[in-house]
Amino acid sequence: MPDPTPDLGRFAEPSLLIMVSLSDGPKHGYAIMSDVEAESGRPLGPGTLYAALARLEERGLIEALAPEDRRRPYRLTALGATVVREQLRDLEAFARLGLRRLEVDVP
Amino acid sequence: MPDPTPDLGRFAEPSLLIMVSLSDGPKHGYAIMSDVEAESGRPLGPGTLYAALARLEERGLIEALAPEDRRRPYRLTALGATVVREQLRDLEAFARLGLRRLEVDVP
DNA sequence: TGCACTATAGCGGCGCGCGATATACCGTAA
DNA sequence: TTACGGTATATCGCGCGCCGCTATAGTGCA
Repeated sequence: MPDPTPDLGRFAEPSLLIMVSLSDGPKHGYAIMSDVEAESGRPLGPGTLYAALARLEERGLIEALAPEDRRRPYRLTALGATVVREQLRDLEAFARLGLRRLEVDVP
Repeated sequence: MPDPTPDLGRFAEPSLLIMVSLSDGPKHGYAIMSDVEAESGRPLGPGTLYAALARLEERGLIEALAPEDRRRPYRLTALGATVVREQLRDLEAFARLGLRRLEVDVP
């Protein structure tokens, strides 16, 4: 037992966190960082963030908009929105299932 | 855009899938494989599974029971149960948030 | 000057995904 | 009975994607 208080903090993938953040409307990288940290509690380093953004764009799930100032905003593509919706539905169903199972043993 | 139908199938971590499967009651590795595949749709190779089991045990989230036959059953520890519950709560809240956000744009 | 924004670059390493392997058990056909 | 093939069950090993961290750099505002 190397770590008595195991991290395990990743309840969801950074990519999903990012896409959910973008569900709100277009945002630039730095704003996503703050947003994600605000809603999920866990900060997301720049390395993780921008790398994930690049991957998501490459896969056609998000797209870059015209840079304003020094900000490079992104928004969800139609495909991206569909994918997020599906993922979230599955995720919610999964979470419910798990919670139901737990309640059986722990009344 | 290298892949028009991106994989992205991982809506949740294998470790969490496993722990939720164990929320049902103790199971041995092979049974977890089937269970996870049944509820999440995605099959989980033996490599992924047993490696994850080892990590989870090492972190005190699950524990091995006395082997019956050739089966090596595991069950959630108290810590594990607590962690899963927290994770699932967060996950559900997060999924809801995301879905709410999506509904705003797509009426 | 210095602190808040904003983005890029590099690197080490964990954990995932996949496939190959071993072995014990069970049912069935020869 | 023997032989055989399929199911159940677990282990090993490898490549690599992605994460997490840190350092760097430029702009603008107090």
